Amino acid sequence: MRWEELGDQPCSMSRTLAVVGDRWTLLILRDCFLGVRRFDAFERRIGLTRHLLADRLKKLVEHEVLVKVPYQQKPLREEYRLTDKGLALHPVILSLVSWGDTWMADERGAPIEHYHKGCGQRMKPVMVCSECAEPVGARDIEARPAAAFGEDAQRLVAGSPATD
Amino acid sequence: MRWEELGDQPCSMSRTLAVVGDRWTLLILRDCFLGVRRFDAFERRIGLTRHLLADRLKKLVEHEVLVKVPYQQKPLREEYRLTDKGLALHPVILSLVSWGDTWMADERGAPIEHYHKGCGQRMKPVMVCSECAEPVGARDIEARPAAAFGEDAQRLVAGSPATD
DNA sequence: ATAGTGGGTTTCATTTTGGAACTTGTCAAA
DNA sequence: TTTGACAAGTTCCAAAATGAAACCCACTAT
Repeated sequence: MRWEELGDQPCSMSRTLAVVGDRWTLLILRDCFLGVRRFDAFERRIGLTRHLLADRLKKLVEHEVLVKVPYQQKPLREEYRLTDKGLALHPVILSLVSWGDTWMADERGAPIEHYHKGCGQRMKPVMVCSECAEPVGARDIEARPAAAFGEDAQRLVAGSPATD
Repeated sequence: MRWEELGDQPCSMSRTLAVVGDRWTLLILRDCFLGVRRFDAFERRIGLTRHLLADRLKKLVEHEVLVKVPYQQKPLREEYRLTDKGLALHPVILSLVSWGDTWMADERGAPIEHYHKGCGQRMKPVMVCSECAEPVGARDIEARPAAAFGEDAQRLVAGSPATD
């Protein structure tokens, strides 16, 4: 399978990665969440080539994760902003950063500290169940194929109990 | 900047992506969480070439996200299992799948349904604050540079208020 | 008239990828 | 006894993606 066919798979993970799974794309989105909006700011902060930056931004706009908004006329200049679809990626960014803070940090600890505006405290993100609000770990979830996908879906979860 | 230098950055996101940000790697991990453990099973399910699969698995083992465990002698055969470090990536996988379920699904909805073993109900993952247990959205978090990183860290969060 | 800024595009060498065939050790069937 | 299958790779090569640098265009400021 070629990487570009990924979006056609009957798998939410594949479809998500078809949008944000390219090299650099998640770093661009991290910067979007930190308030970066302009082409040259992305370039300086991330250090990728203008070539690739232009390509990645175009794809993110095509997928409606970002929108181009004019911030001046004459000459026309546009900046990139997160759409609702893009803002919904926040848990993805947060969980990636949190894993890095825990497992990849050096002796200085996390480079960026996150404070919850609601309670004012320094926080870590925790995943909980939408129904009972208990924290969920890898062993607490059972994956079942959706009936609407027929045979296809059976294959999707084929495997042993999972995380023994 | 070249992609391979990413792991040296003082940024948890960069360091995380240096481990799991390669094409295919997150798909391999998705399958690990579904219970897939063997080389040929990954190959059949994901459809990537043996060449790349071998490379990606090797890197995941080097980063201690997976371990090779023998499941038979004569001839020696080993399977790949998630370590604690690997299991800790569960929120990443879950948030990617959840975003795909919400924003990339077709009329049939999510291909895989997640049930919480604790309460028995079909669930979606929700991110909450570790301190006050309230759900956190993109606008609820303030990023502050850690003092230990000095000047470097100021640059990390440079930008406007973020998600207006 | 010259230089600078913002947001790109073009060109071309270097890497990465995708596809297919080949390898190694072992067992089982014809 | 040769043949085939299985599991887990490795090797080879062509095609595609990436990285570095230069170029372009519409303005503004000096």
